[in-house]
Amino acid sequence: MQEQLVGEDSVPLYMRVRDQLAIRIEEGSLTPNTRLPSERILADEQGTTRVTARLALAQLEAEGRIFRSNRRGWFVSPPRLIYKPTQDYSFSENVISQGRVPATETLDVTPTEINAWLATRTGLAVGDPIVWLRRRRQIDGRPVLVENIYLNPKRLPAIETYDFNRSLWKLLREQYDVELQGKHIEMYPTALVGPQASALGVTIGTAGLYVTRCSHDAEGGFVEFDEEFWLHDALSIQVEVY
Amino acid sequence: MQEQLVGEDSVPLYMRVRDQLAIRIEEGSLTPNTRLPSERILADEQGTTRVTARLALAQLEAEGRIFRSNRRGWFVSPPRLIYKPTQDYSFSENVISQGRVPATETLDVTPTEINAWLATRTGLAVGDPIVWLRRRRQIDGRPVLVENIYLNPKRLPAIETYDFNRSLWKLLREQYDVELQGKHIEMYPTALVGPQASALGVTIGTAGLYVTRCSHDAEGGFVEFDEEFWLHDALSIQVEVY
DNA sequence: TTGTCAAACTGGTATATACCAGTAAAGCAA
DNA sequence: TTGCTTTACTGGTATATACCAGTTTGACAA
Repeated sequence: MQEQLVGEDSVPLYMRVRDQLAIRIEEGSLTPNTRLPSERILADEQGTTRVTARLALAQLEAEGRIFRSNRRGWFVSPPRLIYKPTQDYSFSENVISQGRVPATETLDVTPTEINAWLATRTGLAVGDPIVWLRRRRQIDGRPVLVENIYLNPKRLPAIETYDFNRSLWKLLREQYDVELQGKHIEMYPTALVGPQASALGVTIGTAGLYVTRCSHDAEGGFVEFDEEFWLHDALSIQVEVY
Repeated sequence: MQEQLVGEDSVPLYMRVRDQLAIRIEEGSLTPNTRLPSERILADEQGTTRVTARLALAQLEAEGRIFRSNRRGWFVSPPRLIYKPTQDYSFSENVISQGRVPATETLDVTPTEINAWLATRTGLAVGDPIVWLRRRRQIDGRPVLVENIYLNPKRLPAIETYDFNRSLWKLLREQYDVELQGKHIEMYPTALVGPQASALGVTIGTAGLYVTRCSHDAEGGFVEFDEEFWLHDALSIQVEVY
């Protein structure tokens, strides 16, 4: 039987700091993409230390309410993009339809060969030619995903000569008369590391969502395999089944 | 121009500790559900402090490779359960088919009323009766999700009198002749907080995946609305589209 | 006005330490 | 053997501090 800490002290300090900030975000005094006070200032305001302030910030980050920009500060997360992987073929159109501004950058285009990992996913044989496309996509100027796209050059001759900063889906339809049909989608939460983290300009270990999509054309031939690394707070996935 | 730290020191210490552990997991000297050395021991082994050891552990946790059990220690994550929300109707059958052992606990059954939030999701009116069912589900003895299920008592009379520790899907089919048809699924990564975190026995703020599923019967009538809170490392979602 | 550079500021990483709150094991008593 | 209590151990929370590595800003020079 102890005279234990009660009331406000039954909740850890870092959670109370979290709550303070969460209220400011909900009230609207901190709006999307606004910078939060710096960690040192937060710690002073709350009469605590940076370590504890960082715990509170990490908590809000895990909830998807704030994000950090490397050595620039913490910012309020904008609303999640609604993403319907079974329906949406165009990232740009989807972003625009939700009143946001999309941007796409092609990071790299490399003709290469199918490895064992791709072979099991695409149905092609190890050593078959494949075109590896790497893109970064933004919403309202914030990079939210990087993707590795593997295109079947047998089905899409000279694909590497096109401009990939526009809609890939339109390119396939208009230049190759491909209508994507079957899709196998897989996704799970994980941490962003290595080239993905640096391409998105986030700290190694930032929470992300990993999505792969394997598409076939109407005849069932393999067209493209897509591997997407999203910031975990940037999207909400919706699937309709009938 | 500085004589800068090179080689191993260009990688942060906590990442090197992470790598050490990751190797031990990949090699198989640390197998799923094995306890890792305690934070203090890890710190000693690596010649560093608990704070840094915890950074390394948090990194692996974010990647979904290890998980923690409150004040018991850190453990190697078992493989993710493959979950096909568009096809799977039975959690238990799905778990068994992947060679694992499922368990379901009913936490609570409460007849209540539709609130504004549920009204927009179910299509029912505020104040309509609804049965609120709360369950926890395990894989191989580890709680991996809690769910709030809202059942339509108009479509499912006396539903609250049944045993919910078995398959809900079978119950609906056998007792009410309901074949679930249309589904609207929504999901996004977030942190587990409040009752969800405590029901799963995890620290507040643990990464999770939030999934909602609204099901209708063949005639389009609302049957049930399901809200699931998963541990982020426990599942991989697969969707097939044709 | 423009460009450059230094200073101030930001988060990132790290050490050292302390006490609290649950868990689990050891030891002891019935 | 059984049940209880003590003890050791675990992660959880917190303070105080320091230096590093990029970003941003402001002063100053051209």
